Amino acid sequence: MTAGITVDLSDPVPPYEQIRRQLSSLISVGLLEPGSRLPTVRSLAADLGIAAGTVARAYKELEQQGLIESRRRNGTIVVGPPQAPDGTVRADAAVISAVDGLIRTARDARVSDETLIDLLRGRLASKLDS
Amino acid sequence: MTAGITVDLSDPVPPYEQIRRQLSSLISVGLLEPGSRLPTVRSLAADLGIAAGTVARAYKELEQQGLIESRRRNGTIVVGPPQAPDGTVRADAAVISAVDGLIRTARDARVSDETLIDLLRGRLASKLDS
DNA sequence: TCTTTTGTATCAAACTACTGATACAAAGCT
DNA sequence: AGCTTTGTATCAGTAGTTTGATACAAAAGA
Repeated sequence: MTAGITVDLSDPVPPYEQIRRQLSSLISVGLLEPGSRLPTVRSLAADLGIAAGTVARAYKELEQQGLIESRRRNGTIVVGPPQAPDGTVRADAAVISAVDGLIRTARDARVSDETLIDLLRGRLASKLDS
Repeated sequence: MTAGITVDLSDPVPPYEQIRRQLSSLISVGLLEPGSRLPTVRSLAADLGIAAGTVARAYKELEQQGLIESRRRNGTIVVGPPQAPDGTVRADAAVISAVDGLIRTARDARVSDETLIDLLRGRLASKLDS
């Protein structure tokens, strides 16, 4: 499954950006812990059925973002989430279970996945303040 | 403000898709009620500083999606949320409150908005089955 | 009927992105 | 040292998107 990364070629969002986003969220949320090794650009590209350069671009941007780090022969490892300055432990188990609960609720209500994402985006935009 | 629509040219997501998403979420969430008139393609394009054809494409896709409808001279109006087939009244109250709860949880955990969307997208993709 | 407004369609040019291939650079392993 | 793995870089070809312009179609209003 290569960490559950997926790419939708019919999505207007370019593949390298889809990969970058998914890895970014996995790291930020703690599902990929610091020290974890990411799949090699070639193997991930092969699994996804895309070109290696596309995966390489996603990795490059993630490295510039400070989320991952490239040792040459050692592959690419997770450095850590951008936040989590001290002992906050990035305790996002609650967030993950809330997301899963939302997915269940949405599917019970026959709300499509895309609509659900749009809905979340809309609610976020209307709550700029805390 | 033209309904608060914004476009970020530095975003890898193409502008027509940014517009489509924002309008889709505004409609799905009820902030644009059925019957509302959208700005004309020319005026919205002018306000955003982009070409009319780009806005037209967003409108076209929204119409194919069933969210809006084009009267020729009357402009473009909101038809309604995609679901709500019969009397279900688009009963997404549960979904909306679940979304709001998720947002609260995420912000308590200091998870950024973009990360939250990425996380939801990742969890949806990894749950193709029910 | 004529004019105006609005959505739709088309076109070529420019730009970006993805691909597939190839080559190179770094670093661990034998 | 030599080999292998891995990330990085480059290239030409293809495809998708935006732009700016233009033209057309439909429909309301004078």
